[in-house]
Amino acid sequence: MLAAVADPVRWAVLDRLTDGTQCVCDLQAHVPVASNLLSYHLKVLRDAGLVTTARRGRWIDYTVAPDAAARLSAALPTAPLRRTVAS
Amino acid sequence: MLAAVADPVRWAVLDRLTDGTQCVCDLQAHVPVASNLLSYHLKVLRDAGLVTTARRGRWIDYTVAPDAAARLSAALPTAPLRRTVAS
DNA sequence: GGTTTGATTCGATCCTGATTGATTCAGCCA
DNA sequence: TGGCTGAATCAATCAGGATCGAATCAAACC
Repeated sequence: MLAAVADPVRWAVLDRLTDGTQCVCDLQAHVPVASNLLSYHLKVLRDAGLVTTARRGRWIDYTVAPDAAARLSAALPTAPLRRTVAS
Repeated sequence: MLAAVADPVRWAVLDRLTDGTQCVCDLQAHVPVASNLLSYHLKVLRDAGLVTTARRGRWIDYTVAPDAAARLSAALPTAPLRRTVAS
């Protein structure tokens, strides 16, 4: 899961999704990669459980998974951070 | 920096260092990789600023950098997590 | 049905980074 | 000084994942 975040493209996607739900076309406007490549990275994020999808007519909306923050923090190895976030 | 953590070997090293300062020989006893490979991963962690070193006679002690947790949290893209940890 | 648009999948290539073995460096001890 | 040990570095290999181009799928509109 950390590897899923440790990629510039996917980081940008997540950072963008942080502002709220976005359709793929919207993400494409802000993350300058080919559409099929974006689709690939979205799949990686999906497989990591960091984002969820919902089809809306012709479009597909992506949202940051509700427990993404908690799961990411749990994945970090440093104890101080774990103590800060875990609760 | 996230890429530095997103590797099983380096994750194990950081997790081990979480318990306190360790010399390389000690790490080697708990992380089953070749010594030169361990040295390589330690260099990656050093370059990422996640660990610090201190020579003690023939040995070199590794410690998690004091600001590692803060810097890692800052590197995560999800806003909720940033809010939780930042302060 | 046929076409268009949004999005994914497939196959092939390229490239970064992990791993390996051997070498080199730094400090201790006889 | 010479030999030994802990640790880092170097050059080369290899694998996994990112990237690209083309094809495919799904829904909407005509």
